[in-house]
Order: sequence, then structure tokens, then C-alpha cells
Amino acid sequence: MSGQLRISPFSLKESLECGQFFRWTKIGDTYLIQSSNRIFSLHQKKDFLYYEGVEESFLVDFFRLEDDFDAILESIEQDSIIHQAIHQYRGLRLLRQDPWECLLSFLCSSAKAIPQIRSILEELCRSCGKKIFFKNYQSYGFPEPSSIRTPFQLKSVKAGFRIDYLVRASQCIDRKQLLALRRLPYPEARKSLMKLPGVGKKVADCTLLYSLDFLEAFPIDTWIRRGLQEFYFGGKRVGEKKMEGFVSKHFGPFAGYAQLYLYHFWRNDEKK
DNA sequence: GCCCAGGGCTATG
DNA sequence: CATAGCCATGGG
Repeated sequence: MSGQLRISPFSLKESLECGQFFRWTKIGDTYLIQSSNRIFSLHQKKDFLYYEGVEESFLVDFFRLEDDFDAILESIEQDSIIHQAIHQYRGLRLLRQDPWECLLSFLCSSAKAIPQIRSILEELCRSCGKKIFFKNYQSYGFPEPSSIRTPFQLKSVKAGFRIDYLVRASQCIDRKQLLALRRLPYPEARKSLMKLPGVGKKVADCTLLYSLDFLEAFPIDTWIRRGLQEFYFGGKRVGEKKMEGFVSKHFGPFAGYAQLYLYHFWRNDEKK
């Protein structure tokens, strides 16, 4: 349950802090990770990832180490902007998250800043999740659908209008049904997710890309929209349909990796 | 007090 | 299709 893994190129920091995944805590140079009912720690020194409380096979899956990383980056590196993003955040990996936690995480994300999304998820786990332990540290796992029953139960979560989305999703779908979407073509899987209340294109695409292996999914949020408009459309306003068409043609079947890099790049760039 | 935040839904041109 | 107003809550 503990050991080390040699990975290159790899950046634990960028992979966790880029906004694709929410339940981590930085303690010194170590990251405490919480995913569904797991809790474990990671830290990186040069090309080595040191882990504790988790199996190596889980990490290989979680960080998508079986992807042909170099080939994917080469395929999306189609212009100078994405080139800069890739080289500035070299080693940033797409995560393969738990689909249930991923869906609910992004159901909470609408019209919220990332620190607030994290706070909502933490409170959701505290209210409905089961206790989990790592060494002498006690925390809460991510609640299963059967543990999220009524809006009343989620009062302390302070998720506002998103509470109904969470309860409805818990009644309508579970992890097994989400995993079954992997067998469908992208447009079908997307349509299927969008039947859930609170799931539009953006939340569907986040779930498909960050947890269900649809690497062509390219979530378009406010940051990506501003960036695309400024750098690819000469500052002119364009409709969402046109943007979707452009990115799939421009970046190709691994466009989702491009989204990951561009989001991190534009958000970090503009923050200061 | 006002404005905005990894949106979605609904009603309108 | 594209836009406007609304949704609940917290932080700047």
C-alpha cells in the first residue's frame, strides 16, 4: 500500500491544482487525496511519485498512465497558444475520476468559484458520507446515491438551487449506469447525461472527459469561452455551436486534453 | 449594497 | 439557434 512510481513527464501539482478534481489537501509538500471512499497521500520528487495508503494499480488508472501521453500531446499541439500551455505546464495529466463523484462535483459547479465548489463537496461528504481513516486522520468519503435522499438532509451543504440537482441525480442514476455510458458513442452518452436535471452540455462534457474516457469531449465554460474568443476568433463574439465545431476540427479526437491545458493556462494567466 | 462565480432552464425573437 | 432573466449562496 506504499511505494514509489517513476513517471515522466509528470507534475502532481499541476494535475491536482488545475481544477479538474476537487478533493485534495496540500500539507507541506504532500497532497492528501480523497476520491470516493479512498483516502491516501502522494508527494513527488523529480520523476518519482511516492504514495501511501493506495495500490499502484489504482494510481496507474487514476493518472491515466496507460495513455500514450507524448503522442496525444503531439496530436493536439496545433498552434502557438496550445504550444505555450503544454510547455508551461509540462506533466499535467488528465485524471480518470470516479464517475459518480465527478458528476455530482460538476453539478455543484454552476455559477460557483472553485473554492466554493470544494467547500460544498466537503460539506456534502460530512453530511452524508461514511467515516474514513488515514493514519490518525479521520475524514468522510463521498456519499453513494442511496445516502442522498432528501433536500432537507443537505441543508447544511448550502448548495442553493443545486441541492435539487443532487437529490434528483441520486434517484435517477448510479455509478454502474454511468460506467455503462462508456460503451456508447460520444453524442449518445452526452444526450443521455443531459436528461438529468442540472446537466447541460458543460457538466455532461466534464463528466464524460474527467471520468468516462471520452477524450474528444471539450467542456466550454466561461474561461474557455473568453479564451477561444480572444485567441482564435479575433475577439469577435461567436455562438457556442461554432466554437464546438472549431475545437473538434482543430484539436481532433484528443481535444479534451487540449481543454485541460487551455483552461489551466488561461485561468492562471488571468488570475494575477 | 452590488457584482460575479467551471451553468442550466425557460421563455422569447 | 441566440439572448435575457432567474435560480441560492458566499466572497470580493
